[in-house]
Amino acid sequence: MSGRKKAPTMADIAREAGVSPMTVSRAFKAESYVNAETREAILSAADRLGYVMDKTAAGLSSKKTGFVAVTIPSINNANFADTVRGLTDGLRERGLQVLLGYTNYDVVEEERLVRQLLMRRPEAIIVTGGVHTPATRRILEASAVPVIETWDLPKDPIGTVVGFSNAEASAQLVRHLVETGRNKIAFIGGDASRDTRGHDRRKGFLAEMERQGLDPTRQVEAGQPPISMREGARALQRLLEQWPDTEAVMCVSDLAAFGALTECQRRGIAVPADLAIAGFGAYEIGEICVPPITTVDPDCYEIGSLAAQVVLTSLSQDALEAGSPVVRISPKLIARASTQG
Amino acid sequence: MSGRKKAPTMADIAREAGVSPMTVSRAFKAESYVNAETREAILSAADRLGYVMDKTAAGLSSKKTGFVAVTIPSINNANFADTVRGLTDGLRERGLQVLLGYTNYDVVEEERLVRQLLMRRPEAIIVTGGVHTPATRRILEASAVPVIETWDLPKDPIGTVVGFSNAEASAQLVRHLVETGRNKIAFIGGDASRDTRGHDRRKGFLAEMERQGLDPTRQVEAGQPPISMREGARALQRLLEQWPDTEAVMCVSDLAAFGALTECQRRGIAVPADLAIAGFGAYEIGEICVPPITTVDPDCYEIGSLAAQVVLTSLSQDALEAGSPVVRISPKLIARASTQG
DNA sequence: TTGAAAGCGCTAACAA
DNA sequence: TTGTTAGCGCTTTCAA
Repeated sequence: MSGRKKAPTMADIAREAGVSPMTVSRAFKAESYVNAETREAILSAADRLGYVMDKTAAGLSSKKTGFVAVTIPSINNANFADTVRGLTDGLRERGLQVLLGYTNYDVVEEERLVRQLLMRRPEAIIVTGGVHTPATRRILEASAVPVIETWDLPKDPIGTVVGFSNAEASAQLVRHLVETGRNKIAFIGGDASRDTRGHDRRKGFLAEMERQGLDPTRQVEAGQPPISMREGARALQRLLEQWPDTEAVMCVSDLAAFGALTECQRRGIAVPADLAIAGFGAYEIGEICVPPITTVDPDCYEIGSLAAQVVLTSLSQDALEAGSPVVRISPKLIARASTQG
Repeated sequence: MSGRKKAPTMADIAREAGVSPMTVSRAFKAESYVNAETREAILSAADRLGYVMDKTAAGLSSKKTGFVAVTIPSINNANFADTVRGLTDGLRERGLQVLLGYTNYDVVEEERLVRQLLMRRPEAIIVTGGVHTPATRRILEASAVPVIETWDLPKDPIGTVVGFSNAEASAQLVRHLVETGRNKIAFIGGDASRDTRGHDRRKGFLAEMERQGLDPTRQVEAGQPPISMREGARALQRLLEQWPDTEAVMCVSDLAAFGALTECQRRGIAVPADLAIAGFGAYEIGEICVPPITTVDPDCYEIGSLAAQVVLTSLSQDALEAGSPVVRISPKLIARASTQG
């Protein structure tokens, strides 16, 4: 069983190695000037005693905690996972560590989490989305660290933004369905609020349908976001009960779209001949299932990469508040068999 | 843009409210005795100045950092997500926050991560699996905090264990396939090493096949774990090239199993009539796809819940090193249409 | 290249 | 109920 003893400190190492604590401190910083032999002696003493530096103490003193706080809605989502990978990869080279929290798609939980994370003094904080409680907003604005909002294009950003227009991406999908000959197009998504990106996709659907002179009323609300495959399947049932002549359905995510597809399989509805299906997010499942599902790829990894760059920039040049505070991504449509052929 | 000013401290609040810093400190602890009016004045002063307590300083002084470190292999996995939910829910009520890191199924990355997390002085650390680099092991053993290994039953645990036998779960699946009349059974999983839980499942397959007097050589290695749906599909191709008369295939996870299922759909192989398919993990996809896939449910949330309880116990009774250091879960077989009917 | 002194922001322990 | 003192483990700053 792991012990309950107290951890050795720099002072212990210093004593063991016969130097001052300050020299120990230097020995652990790669760039600082320490006699090679002295350093070796110190590191070996540290190893002998099982020393692990206390970064909270280091941070208190140096004002550099060496970590960046990141909040994502869910820890079970390939899209956000890719963004976090992009962040981790981008920050690692500068020695910054990512500390992760998840909000469960809940702005109140987000407020709790942001408060907690800020208390640990991250060097920057990256949040998903541009909708927060008023308190979260205030806290973030008052905080002394760079704030980056991702996955969205908030009208009134707190700090920097790395995102895309979910509404425009939806509109792209509508146009694709119209171009492939469908007019009676439906939308399946979660209830309003909560998942604001999903909400924006719905709004984008509505706006583009009207622009195309089509009827935008075929909409199903499938429950609390994030809606799952199961909810996608159930939503398709409801959709076909109410509007049996629907020609195409676009779903708030590939997961819901796949659920809808399975429902078609169970009912013997041919996709895309009887019904076209489109999703969102370029999840693996949409590529592998039969038939593969048309989707939109927002380039999630790139969002993380760019956010990491923004962090590094803000951290280096203190004064020059970098050029544009909005880094805009362009999601790409991926047309597959579920809507054509 | 968020500011670059320095954050107010307790001393600032104390001055503003006309009390001592110590009183401010007490005002923020719910249980401590502070005059109601004084507390109100302090909290309002704090609010006015946008004060956010520095928990790193608090932890340095009190030796209680208020967080628990958790490492998982992937942030895109429903199973681990459920475990983390169980942990978060169980620890929240005691005011402990979960700080998450992911290892990418890589023990070297795990070592890096564990080192980093330990430098921030968590009150406990929870890792996935029982296989680590020697250095990771040493560091964890030397650390002054409770260590919990999950999702596995390591032979030589570092601290406490909350897990199950992946091999035995596999064996269960083999028996199910034999009982439903299959003899020519194959296994699809990742290459050895890396994902040790997957490796154990493979070993369990092999052992039980031999126990049943069946030929265990039908095994496909599908690449670096975690293997995806796509790799599951490709593995099925290879399997059928080499052993076209295979009657059943069990996959290291439901995701791989679903990939295999899609390959059957593309080739016109009837499941389960021509080929039975089983997975692992009770992912949503196995329940919703057509036909639904037989699987094993390890009760991931429960693993997290129990681990949280272990943490709380270790943290309260310092001396009494709780009863058994191994909490053993029993995964349940879920038989579905992909192997029967 | 090394060391000494001071202090980061907070809380434990004691005193009033 | 409130305040004072000391110090958590490290780094900054200055001096040697």
